[in-house]
Amino acid sequence: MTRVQPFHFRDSTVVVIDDDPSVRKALTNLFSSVGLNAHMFASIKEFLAWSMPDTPICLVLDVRMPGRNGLDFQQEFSRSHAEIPVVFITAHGDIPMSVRAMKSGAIEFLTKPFKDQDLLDAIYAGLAKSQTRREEMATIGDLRARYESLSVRERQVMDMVVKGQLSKQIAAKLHLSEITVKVCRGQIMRKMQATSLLELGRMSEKLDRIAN
Amino acid sequence: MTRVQPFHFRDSTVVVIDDDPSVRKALTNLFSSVGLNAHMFASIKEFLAWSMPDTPICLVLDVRMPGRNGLDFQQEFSRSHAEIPVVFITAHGDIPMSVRAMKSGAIEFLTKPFKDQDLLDAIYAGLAKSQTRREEMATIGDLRARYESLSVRERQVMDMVVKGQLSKQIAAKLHLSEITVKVCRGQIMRKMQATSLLELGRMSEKLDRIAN
DNA sequence: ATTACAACTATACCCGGGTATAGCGGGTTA
DNA sequence: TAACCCGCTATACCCGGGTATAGTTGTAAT
Repeated sequence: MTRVQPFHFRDSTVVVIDDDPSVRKALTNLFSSVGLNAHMFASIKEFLAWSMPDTPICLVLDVRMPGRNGLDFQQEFSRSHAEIPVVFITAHGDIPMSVRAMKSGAIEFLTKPFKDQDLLDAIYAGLAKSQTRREEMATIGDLRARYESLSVRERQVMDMVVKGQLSKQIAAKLHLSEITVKVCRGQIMRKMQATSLLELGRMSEKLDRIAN
Repeated sequence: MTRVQPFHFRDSTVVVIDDDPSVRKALTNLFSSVGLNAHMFASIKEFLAWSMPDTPICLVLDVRMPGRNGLDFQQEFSRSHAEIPVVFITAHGDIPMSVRAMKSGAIEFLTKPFKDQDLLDAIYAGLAKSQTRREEMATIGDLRARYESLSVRERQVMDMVVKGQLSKQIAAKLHLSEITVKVCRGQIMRKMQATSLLELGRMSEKLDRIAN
């Protein structure tokens, strides 16, 4: 197991939400010592009032926090916003808690006291995941934008095309002439910026996979 | 959250590996009461000597076992054999243990004493996953067999075709005439039982996804 | 009412995929 | 040696995707 070095995470952000000031202080020191950009919050409320930067990001959450449960927060948050990798830290955790956290996609679940390096490793993994996710989201965003630039008719035709239907068949089902469908297909290829049917197929798959 | 009913799992197998006879007895009763097919083993060794039936299957493992650690066993086993869903149960577990188990893909990690229904829910989830996996493996197996029925040349060409290359380009790179490539492509479509280029593309993606 | 635009259509044409037929050369088997 | 299979090739042909040009509708904006 090779350890990811912090160098790759220049433009990343670590967010800590913990009500214990001493923890925040200690983590501030730890992160600055390895050159990680970090932001500290004492409560979820504070964090929500903050506008996240447009970088890879990883959350470090205390499970037990004033007002709100860290686990509940993670689940709500990952539904409303883009899923952000979470590393849990806690002094008073139990097994069901950790299992629930891991089930809902947490990167790691550490009990205090933990080794600094364990936390860093988890954060590096989280940031890497966030980065990958951001890249995927960017390409999917492009694709979706292109797909939405299609007219209703074009979308209909595209959906049938990627199912392998021939222009003739599509024309029959939509009560159009074959030539109309062909023109439409050309328009689709242009708008989607696809150079071949295969590429269009892959685009459609990507769009479906996330929409699901 | 709706509970999956055991009816769907007529042709399934639950495997319990636990060195405590009283646990095995209790679980035997539980499973028979809900109509689940179950096999009990006192050790990993015993289990390995057994030939698994060709059905969906879910393992119930005690983490701490004589001789071998349940976690290590899970990781080794999932590498060597097809991944089989695992539900851990333990009396003396800790958080790092549970986190490690969940990270390596366990369905659930329960601490004794647990509610019968919780175990059953986890098992149903595991069996469902196993079933899905079996179906996927079956179709991939077909695909792979077809792919392996291709000649070396045909595989070369197919790999280039699904990358979107034209017959002309393929011919140039392989120092063949265009017509040869076309004939080859036809042969590929027949052997792979693909009716369109799109279908061939999807097949290739499926093959790649598992091979990775 | 005129203009403008969008969707649809027809004709004609080009290009690439795919097949059928047939021929060629090399290696294997009887 | 003869028969045979296999991979490669050539010719000719068919079909479907894709474009260009041009013309038809209907509809919405001025």
